[in-house]
Amino acid sequence: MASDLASLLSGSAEDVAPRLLGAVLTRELNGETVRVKIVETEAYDQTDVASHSYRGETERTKVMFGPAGYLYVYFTYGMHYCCNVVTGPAGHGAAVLIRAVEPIEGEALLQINRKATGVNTTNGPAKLCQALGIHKHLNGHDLRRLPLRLELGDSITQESIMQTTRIGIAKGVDVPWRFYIRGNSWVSKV
DNA sequence: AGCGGGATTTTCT
DNA sequence: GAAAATCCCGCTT
Repeated sequence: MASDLASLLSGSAEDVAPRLLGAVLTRELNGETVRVKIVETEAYDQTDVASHSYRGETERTKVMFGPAGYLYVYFTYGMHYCCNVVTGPAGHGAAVLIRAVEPIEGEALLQINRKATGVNTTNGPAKLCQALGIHKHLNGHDLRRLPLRLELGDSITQESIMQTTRIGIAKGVDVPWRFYIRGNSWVSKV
């Protein structure tokens, strides 16, 4: 059982993805502090056809091939950013996509950034990036440091972790690497 | 509640 | 030149 963040992130994306459920992201933005809890994740690995790292290291994916604990931000569909936590080991292209978070502190600022309210504020990978002000310049950011820090949260019981296939992909559709907290209303899709 | 299309640009073929 | 780890809106059941 991993007791600190570094050892938790050192495993494979498949192992790390469920362990990140319940972890807390602290974001410093516009002089305010926002805190959110991770409630939905997906694993992507270089051995997996759905992963950006599948075709090897490129300018876009080099952060995925770096050491664990850094942020991989990618731009997609001409208008959206999504963010991932890079997992170990260095030299292996793998990361965990953050698909949904639950506001803990500073929800008002999230709603202003998103121009939305309720679960619609953060129940999707591009939604939460907009709400938290995560964009290209945070690609490669060290998650041990502000303005965006990742910390361990309260542990989640094994029974409350749901595992399914991933969402929004055309290849690798049968790989069951999506994880979410059972019954949590901020999850993007049940 | 569910389906279909449009937005808009980076990345790789 | 096509596809993309998405979201939103409008239309149909």
